[in-house]
Amino acid sequence: MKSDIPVTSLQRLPVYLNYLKSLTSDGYISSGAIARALGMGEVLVRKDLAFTSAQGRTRVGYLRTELIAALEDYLGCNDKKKAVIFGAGELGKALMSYNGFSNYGIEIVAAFDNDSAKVGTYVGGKPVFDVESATQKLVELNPRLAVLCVPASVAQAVADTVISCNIKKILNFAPVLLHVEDGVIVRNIDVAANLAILSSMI
Amino acid sequence: MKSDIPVTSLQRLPVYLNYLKSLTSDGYISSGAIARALGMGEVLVRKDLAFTSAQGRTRVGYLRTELIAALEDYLGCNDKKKAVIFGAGELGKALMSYNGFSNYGIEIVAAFDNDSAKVGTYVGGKPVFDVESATQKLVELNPRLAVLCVPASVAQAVADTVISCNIKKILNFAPVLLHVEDGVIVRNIDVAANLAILSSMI
DNA sequence: TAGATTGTTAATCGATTAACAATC
DNA sequence: TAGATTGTTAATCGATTAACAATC
Repeated sequence: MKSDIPVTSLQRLPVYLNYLKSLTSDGYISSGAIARALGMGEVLVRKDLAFTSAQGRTRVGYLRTELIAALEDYLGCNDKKKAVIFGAGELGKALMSYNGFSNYGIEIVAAFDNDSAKVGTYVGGKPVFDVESATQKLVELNPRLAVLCVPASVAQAVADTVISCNIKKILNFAPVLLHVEDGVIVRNIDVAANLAILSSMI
Repeated sequence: MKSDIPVTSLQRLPVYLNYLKSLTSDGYISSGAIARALGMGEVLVRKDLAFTSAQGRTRVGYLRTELIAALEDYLGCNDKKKAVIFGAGELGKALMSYNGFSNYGIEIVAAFDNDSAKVGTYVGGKPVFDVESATQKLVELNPRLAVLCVPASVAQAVADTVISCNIKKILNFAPVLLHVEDGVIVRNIDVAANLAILSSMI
């Protein structure tokens, strides 16, 4: 089951995937070679890869194409998943225009905003709906994921709305801790805090 | 010294700061109250806060205003730090327009792009310069931080440029691992990977 | 005083690294 | 074969949690 993988390992899987995809030569690659390229321990690489269906071969390592397939399979890149964005400000629009989600089988299907100037527009080919219609639209669209790009002051209320519409996974860019019921998973990305942490290091 | 704080603790400090700022009542707050509000252990809260200059008082806890000041001091919110953005695409423009950096004493002073249609424009009141002039402008501006919002294919080259201009701290949004010399710190934010990780959880 | 809280030391837990047998 | 690599078990390391003396 996926729940037994440490989050630390799970977070490294996309790093391996990006690296392997960036390679041009096919054939085999060893855990040691991956470890050297990414600046980490080779046992850790093998342990992480062992959570996927990847099978290394003694003496040669992992077949690059197989390893990519195993990582993609584990990360669900082949399952199509719909995501919606709340808040069509600059960040929300940036995510609507970003094409990197498709690598992971994620499709941004719509955004919601309370600004009537934005409602009815399209960004990156995706519609911006009125947040008032969110409950109804979410029933129609039935997305698995919600991304919150709203101000901190309304993030909890928006989270409550999306949870009531059966979304269990929320990526939150607002600098506020969301209180959610059991079974709902929140991941937070606070860009300003990240820059401050970076600035504080060493 | 700051280098002896675990990164895990450092990453929680902005969470405490956000929470404390969100409170309206002044006076004292205990580590237990903070822990309950944020869903964590109270000893961990005390340990984390002990890295700052905060002084709790037995029987009552921490004076909210003092604790905020201690966290802001530790995180360097009172030191003005200049940051530049590379890549004035949607994400870069979103960060130029974002006003949350000032909470941490960070000022975005400029962006660089190779698109002549963007060069010379202003976003959020900040200029977009030609990436060709980056080396010269970086000498003038002398920023401490660089944020990379460029495509993965050019991220390493941009990183090399900013490092050669004496920037030691890089926040990288490109889904690629940057190779940097000792003494340079990179933090990565891969939004698509974060959404994929979230989607894979439980 | 009694009780609540801090700050710190000791114990536990979990993740990383080391060691090594199995394999080809 | 010898040597390189995987996969796994044991050891280490570091972070979190528990225990508790000190304080007011």
